[in-house]
Amino acid sequence: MRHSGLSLLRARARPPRTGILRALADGCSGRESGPGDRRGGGFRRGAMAVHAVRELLAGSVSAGAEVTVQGWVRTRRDSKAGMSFLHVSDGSCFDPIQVVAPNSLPNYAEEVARLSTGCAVVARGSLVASQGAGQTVEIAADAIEVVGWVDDPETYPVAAKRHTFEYLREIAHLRPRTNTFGAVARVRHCLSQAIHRFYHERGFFWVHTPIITASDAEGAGQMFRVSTLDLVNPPRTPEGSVDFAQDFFGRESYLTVSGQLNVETYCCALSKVYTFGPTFRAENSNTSRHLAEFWMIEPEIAFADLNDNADLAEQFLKYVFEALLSERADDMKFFAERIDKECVARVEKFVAASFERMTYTEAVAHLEKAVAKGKKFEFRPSWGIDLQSEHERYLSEELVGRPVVVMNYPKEIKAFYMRLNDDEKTVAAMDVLAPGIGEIIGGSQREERLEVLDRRLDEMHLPKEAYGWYRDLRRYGTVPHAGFGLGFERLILYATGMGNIRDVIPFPRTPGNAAF
RNA sequence: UCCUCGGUAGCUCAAUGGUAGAGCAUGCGGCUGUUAACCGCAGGGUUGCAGGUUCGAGUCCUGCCCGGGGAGCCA
Repeated sequence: MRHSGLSLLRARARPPRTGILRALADGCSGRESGPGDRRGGGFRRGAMAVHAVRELLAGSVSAGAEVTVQGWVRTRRDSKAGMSFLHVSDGSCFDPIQVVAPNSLPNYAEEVARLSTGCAVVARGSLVASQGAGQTVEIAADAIEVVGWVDDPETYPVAAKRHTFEYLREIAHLRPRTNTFGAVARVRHCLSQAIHRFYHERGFFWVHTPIITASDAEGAGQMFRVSTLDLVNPPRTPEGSVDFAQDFFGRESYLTVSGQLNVETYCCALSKVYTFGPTFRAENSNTSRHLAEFWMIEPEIAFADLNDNADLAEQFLKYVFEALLSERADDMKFFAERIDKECVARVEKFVAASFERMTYTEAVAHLEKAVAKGKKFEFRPSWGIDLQSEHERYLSEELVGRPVVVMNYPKEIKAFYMRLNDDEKTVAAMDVLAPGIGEIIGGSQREERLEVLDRRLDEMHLPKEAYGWYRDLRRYGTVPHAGFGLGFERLILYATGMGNIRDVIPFPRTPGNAAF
């Protein structure tokens, strides 16, 4: 291959030029000579800027301009009028650009006419108004360089047609080349950026809580052990149990199931903080809503109570969804057309409507009233037991028809760190339930009173000595504070209407599956 | 982990216990400023794996593996 991968990378790595900057660059073509110029061989991008397909389709480049695009062939159609039509995608936006390759190109018969789905190409030509329907502009090609062929088109797993998601999961390394997974990747990026922007604009600090933790009592499910001990012949204590004192960290350690306990320490110093990082649960959960490795956002605010927490959750979700609607209209249009007709309307409604808020006690009353009216649940709702999936669905989908914040749950079914309410029966916990996915956010006001926290630890038979530093926060300048956790992939499910959480993360990790 | 449905060509799916098929994809030919193009021809199979019943099993039985949906756990 004549083309060096490095020069490709360099060319692509240039920051996008917009507005005046691009005008300067276009008018001063000498500045654009990059590594591509120094390559040998016949194809020279030379003085031309490499354009993202997004820029060309958005109309930010005027017709008649000389342009170069780099990308992968989606489809090739030949016309006996003496040309081939290539749809080339570079992933910068949903749509590919049409490249019209005349048979007068020197490599037409040898190369262009043999292009198949998946081939990597660099196309140079002028941007012109399209004669055909389906696109406003296209590239009348002067040159097409084939950078990477598809070995054997018959075995290329991603045909230009519909595939099932189950099949595409088996080729996770190639599925980003499909419409759906390209769109998911861009939506995922958009939401990630919007999340950071939301918190940054409000004075929150992003805190990098640890991935590895020695706290085996974070209380959120089964954990993955982290160890460098010899699994076959581990060191033993005189009593015969595994001697973790000889392990890497000198004690048992795990992958984190939550950054919350750690981020509380920074909350009680920087006031407004959040985490955004990977989280691990070793639960044997085989559902479309669970991953063993997922990303979680956990804001934590000081001098705040549960209502402040619910306000934050509502503003937060609305902000990132507004960003999604305005920045990824192309991808959202695709999801609405092919994946879930309701998704755009649902997100728009989400942004416009206020969240319903009710207490757990009220929620149970609603459910009992529904049962009295003949609603059938597999599990009978009753005060004191946790809400089942079917109950959560009824509340958000049928009763209210939009997100619901359920607050103040019985203390028996919630974690030790949640603040005990004055009734001594409930804690200041909240779940945000969204139609279609159920619990999208779980959070609480934290117990800031040391003596109450200790009482809760005792009640739940948790060892106080394991929570030394956590208890210190309550001894030294304690303040009311609150926070919540948002499962990032569940956010994407809700926004896009995708049905399975394994399809909104690049490389899903689930029980029995860590390929790729 | 439990319940339930499924596993047949590269992909999506048909096939009463009796010669294993179609569409798409791929290759070749035709036609065309094409756009999920269209028309014709061709190649392509250890029916998830292992046993069993039967003259005969893709089909029935047993076990296992893998996948979907639902539940639990949760985000």
